Amino acid sequence: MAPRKFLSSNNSNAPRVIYWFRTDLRLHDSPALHAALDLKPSVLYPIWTWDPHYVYRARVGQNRFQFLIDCQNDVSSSLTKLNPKQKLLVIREAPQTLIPKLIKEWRITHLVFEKDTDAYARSRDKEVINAAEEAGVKVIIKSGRTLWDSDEVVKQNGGKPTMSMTQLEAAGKKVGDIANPLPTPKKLPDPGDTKLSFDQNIPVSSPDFSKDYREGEEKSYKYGLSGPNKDFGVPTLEELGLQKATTPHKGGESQALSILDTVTNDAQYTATFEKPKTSPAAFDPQSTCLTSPHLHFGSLSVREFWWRVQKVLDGYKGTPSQPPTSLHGQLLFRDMYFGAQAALGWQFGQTYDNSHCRFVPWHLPSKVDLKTGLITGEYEVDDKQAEEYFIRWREGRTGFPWIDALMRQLRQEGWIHHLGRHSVACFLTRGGCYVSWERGAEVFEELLIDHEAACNIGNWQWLSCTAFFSQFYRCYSPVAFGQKWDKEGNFIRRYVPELKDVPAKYIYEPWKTPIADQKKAKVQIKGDGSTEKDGDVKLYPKPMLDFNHQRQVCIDGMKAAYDVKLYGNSKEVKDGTWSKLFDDHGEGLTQGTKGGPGGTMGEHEDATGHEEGEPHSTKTPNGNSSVKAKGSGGAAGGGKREQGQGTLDGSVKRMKNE
DNA sequence: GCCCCGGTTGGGTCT
DNA sequence: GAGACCCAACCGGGG
Repeated sequence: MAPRKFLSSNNSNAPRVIYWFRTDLRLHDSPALHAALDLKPSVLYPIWTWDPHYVYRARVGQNRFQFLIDCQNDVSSSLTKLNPKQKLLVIREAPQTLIPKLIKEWRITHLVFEKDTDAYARSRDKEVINAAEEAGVKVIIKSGRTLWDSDEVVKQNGGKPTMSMTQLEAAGKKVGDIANPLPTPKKLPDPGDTKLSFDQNIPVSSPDFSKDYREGEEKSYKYGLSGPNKDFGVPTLEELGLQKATTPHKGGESQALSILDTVTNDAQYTATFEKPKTSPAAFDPQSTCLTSPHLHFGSLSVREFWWRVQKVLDGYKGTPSQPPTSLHGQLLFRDMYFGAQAALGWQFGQTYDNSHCRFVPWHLPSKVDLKTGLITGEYEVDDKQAEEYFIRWREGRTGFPWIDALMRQLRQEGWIHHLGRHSVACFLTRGGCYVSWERGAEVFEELLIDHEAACNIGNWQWLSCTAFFSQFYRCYSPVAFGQKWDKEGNFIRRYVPELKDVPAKYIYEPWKTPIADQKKAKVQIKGDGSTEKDGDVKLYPKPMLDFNHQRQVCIDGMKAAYDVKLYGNSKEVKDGTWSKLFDDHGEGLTQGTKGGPGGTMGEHEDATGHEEGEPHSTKTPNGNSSVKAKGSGGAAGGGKREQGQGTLDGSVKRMKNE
């Protein structure tokens, strides 16, 4: 970070400042924005760099893009309200190349932005900072995304990732008090001349991991730096070639602050909130306040949230709930995951080479680029059955209505309740399909409007019992857990409409519905869900697996994996000899040597030239192939996503032909 | 090193 | 319907 030398205000060369908006799309409580205004700039350029990484490589479905666009429009109109000459300047180019050119063109003296500890953001920002400093520009970076600066938290945790609430709370205490929110600025300086005389760097659009969500031509970089209207306007989904968003949830700081008002005006709700007691089956309205996407985009400050809740607690006469289940507890968990990610970097988002992620020989393991040590976005199909489980899980046609309703709500609305996420994540990994948590994390990354890399990765590790949590014998039932919350199955009737007239007695287990009742409900329980109708009769699939049997298979597998005590960075995981440590040599669950990182190396060597000397070179003898997940770029927010080869469709076709 | 306890959110059975 | 207890047994943290 650059030394923070402030120029004196009587300097005739008053600061010319770029304020770079990122995951801080708000004007309230923004330490970085205050730092920019404290410079008393003569001109202030509020910019957003339309980063091709976000457009093509990160997996962002149309719902999250829409939420981002909402946030950008809202912040832009707030800027205009403070100064009619101001607005958000959205510039279509990667920041690494764009910002150095802007510095020159606009004679910039200071670059100011909020710290981002995500793995990609760190590498991107390093390049930008270096280029800016080389150009003689002061770079000012302020922490503002979390309760405490995540790097400070890590430092106070002995340089280690925060892997428990105890560690986070102890480290946070040492860092100091949670900062009080800063007020929204009352005025803004003018922007300078926005003329751009340089050429636009057109990014490489391939691989395009959002391509499955596009219906029209992707035109993000087609109209030059300032967009189709030459006005630096916020892009539209049409410009991105994306399908229309289906989420009912709206982005923007105004929306976020209004939700916060509603929540904190209800002192009883705010003070006695206990997450495990909120229902995952509630909809319209849901049982929680849906601030998570606003925290992700920064349209809501987490410290504003903290202190507004504290104010309610201060005035509350009854017995308030406590962390970790209280509202404060939820915010603390977020900081815990940020503290884990800040310490571990790219490796946090994958099993391979992750010192804090337990090795389990899951099905469909990620492929690894041995040069970088990072996962590539492709995965190994070690088992055809597991691949089918995964596809049916992702598409919401497992034959378990509770799971399918949640997965369909996720796809439509971009949000499901935390406990719903627990249900589907447990089912995919340790409590059903025995598929790698990295596959599930990638699907969530695509579909969630509140996708926060640190929290998503952390929660998937939690649920799969590979980090943070280890009681794998506590397993969610795809039938009983939903029933506990919603006896009548109204949630299922809403999101799996083909079952809407099935009697409550069978709604969680429709395969038990007598034929006469199926006829009355105008649905037939048949097939695998790939066909919606048989003539005029709606179809809903039979369950794709015997849950009670699979639960035992998974628990036995987890026990074996815990017994061998391997982590992602263990020698045996990295050199592929891990399978020797399992009684069945990994033959049982993993179908032999094809599973796990060791199994991926053989395939990978072909691509990277590491032909010889690598142990455990393994081909796929029965013709299974490596595939890239649909719309996936890998890495659960972690990997570099540079390699993209086969397609899922290809693999499905191959499977059908066999 | 050992023991004990607690761990945001399990399920099933019994009283 | 709520609460106690068991199931089989994980980890980390504190004494």
